[in-house]
Amino acid sequence: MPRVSRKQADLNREVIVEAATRLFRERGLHGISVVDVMAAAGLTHGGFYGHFESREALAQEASGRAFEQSAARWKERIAAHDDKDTARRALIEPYLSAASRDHPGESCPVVAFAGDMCHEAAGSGLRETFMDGLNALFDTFGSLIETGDNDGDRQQALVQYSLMVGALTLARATRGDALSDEILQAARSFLTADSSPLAPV
Amino acid sequence: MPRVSRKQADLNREVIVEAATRLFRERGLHGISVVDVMAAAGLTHGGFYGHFESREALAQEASGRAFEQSAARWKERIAAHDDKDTARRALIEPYLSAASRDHPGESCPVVAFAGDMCHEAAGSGLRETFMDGLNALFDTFGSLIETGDNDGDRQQALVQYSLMVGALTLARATRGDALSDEILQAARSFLTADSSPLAPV
DNA sequence: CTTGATAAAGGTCTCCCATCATGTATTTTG
DNA sequence: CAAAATACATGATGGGAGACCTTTATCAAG
Repeated sequence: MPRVSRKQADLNREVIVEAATRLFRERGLHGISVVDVMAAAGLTHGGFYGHFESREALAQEASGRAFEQSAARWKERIAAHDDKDTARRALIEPYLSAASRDHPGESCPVVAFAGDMCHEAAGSGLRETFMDGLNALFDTFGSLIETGDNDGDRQQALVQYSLMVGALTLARATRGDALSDEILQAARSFLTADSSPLAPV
Repeated sequence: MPRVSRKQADLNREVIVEAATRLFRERGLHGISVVDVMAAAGLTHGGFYGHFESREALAQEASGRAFEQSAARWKERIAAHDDKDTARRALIEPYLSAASRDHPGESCPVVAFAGDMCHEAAGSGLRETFMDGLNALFDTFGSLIETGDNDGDRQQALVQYSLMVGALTLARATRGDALSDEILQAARSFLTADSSPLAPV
């Protein structure tokens, strides 16, 4: 059976990365094995090390891919609106939706990986990938907040994004309980309410 | 060497739980082994199953303990202030400090376990322990927000707590980078600024 | 003080995982 | 079309973790 055309081999590699991108977000960076990924890609574990240096190398590529996909989706959505504040809401609404909570495999990699990053070694390549991806998403989000006060805008972006991450994380952790929906609802209506700009307590 | 007095055995059990309470928060619910816990308690793995039904039973007891400790600390701090808003700030300041970020072993169990809870099975005892602990902490925090508008207070509590969790999670994930301090600072000054009540965007 | 009870040590068993080695059929190349 | 290369499958290896068991030295009851 083995030995497949070069084109098919490249496609297989792509399928593996795509499966990993989803699985790592669903079950965490330590929640899946090489066998799991290969099986999800419709292959056996044998050919894995022909495609990737190590499990960690795949994790890095897959998480990088997840960040790229998220950034691309955000930029699409932003481009679809000419008003920045409308665009900001157009990002927040789906981000804090039940669908987003229930499908971590296709959702924000920051939320998916933040918990694991806390236990990741300092010099780890995974950490670098995470930092790069987070900064990119963060800059994209921050570009939507412009009140003239640069320092204030920066703080606004940090606060709003932290709230989005915290709310989605808690909503996932409490999934199945009424509290989960309540958290999403509260954060959503807070972040998309009309009385701009966001005032402190 | 083996066989220790009943009193000493009880004390040993206590030391094990205490070590586990710290270690699970530091390295996550799947980041440590029974050997690690026992070693941290100054024992070998042999006696473990004399004290606990299973590794999971210890995880449940240890995480429950972490929630109890946090709730107790919060209540102490609240009792030290007669003004609710002052008390609220007295909780937030240390929660969003560099010390809290750098010592997860003695810090908020919600942040420590939320990531793992996302992958935990629905009926798991760990999930129940988490939900109970979260609700307790949440009620305690919510009792500090009273503007007369009950629904608004509830939303305020949900939003503020989600922000605290998100900011601390992101600060830990980005530890070592300047962004980490920036996030803590932004969330802290947002939540403790003077113009109450918290207005939406 | 003797003797049964027992806490902890240390080891074994089994399972799972990352990685590596070999086989094999198909593609690719000349 | 023949020979070389190789992508994948199957299976092996080694390490780590949890469950459990036996031994041993000490405590505690009589």
